[in-house]
Amino acid sequence: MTELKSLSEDAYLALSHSYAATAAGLTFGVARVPEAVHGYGVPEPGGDTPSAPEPCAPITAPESSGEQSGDEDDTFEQRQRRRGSGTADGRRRPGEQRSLRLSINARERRRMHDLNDALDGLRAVIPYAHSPSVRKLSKIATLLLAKNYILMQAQALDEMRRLVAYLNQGQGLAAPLTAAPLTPFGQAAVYPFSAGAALGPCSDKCAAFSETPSALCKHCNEKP
DNA sequence: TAGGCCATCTGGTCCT
DNA sequence: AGGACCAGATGGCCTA
Repeated sequence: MTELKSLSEDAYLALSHSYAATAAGLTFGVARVPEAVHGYGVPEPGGDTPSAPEPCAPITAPESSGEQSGDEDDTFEQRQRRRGSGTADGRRRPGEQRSLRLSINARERRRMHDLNDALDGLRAVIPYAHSPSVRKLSKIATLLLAKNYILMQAQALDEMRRLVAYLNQGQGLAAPLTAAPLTPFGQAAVYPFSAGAALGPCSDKCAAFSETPSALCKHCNEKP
């Protein structure tokens, strides 16, 4: 199995730094995601009740997840008593509190599942090795890779626009764009993660990124 | 065994 | 009031 170490954040930052010019004009910050995200709730088979055990779900620790299975009411009540009535549900009867808490937990779980689904969708469109033998990109790696990909695409688009303008200038506006296929871009411009670098010393590991370079790979940044 | 990654719970805050 | 979002805490799983 191809082992893929988690990518160092610095590597991503370093890579994206090389596209700083493009990045300068782009802001992706969204303080609060508006309606587009609200109400997207995908109804789970189990409705509001705690969903079926997830791959990592059955946490049996006494403190953190006892109530997911709904069979440790005493612990839950004890905790509620310990915490006092600082929250909105403080004035509720214990049973009511519990069911409200379970409902909130289920909602939060669903929200996180939807978030993970979105991340999966993002992974699906990011150019990296999707082989089953390659470990799935971590969340942070997915986001950083996606960011770099977007920056590279923006740069390529900009480059293309400039080229088209140049061609139109030289050949007259009548020249059809389809007359000559536009293939002026180097691999680096088309493939965002290659950065034009040759395979590093750990090309086997970097192969996880479709033979991409080393800037993304911890191993490549390791000192010999 | 330590460290990375993840899922879940939880309480707080903001918004509708 | 209820829902969405967020961040901290906790514990499990996996890999080097």
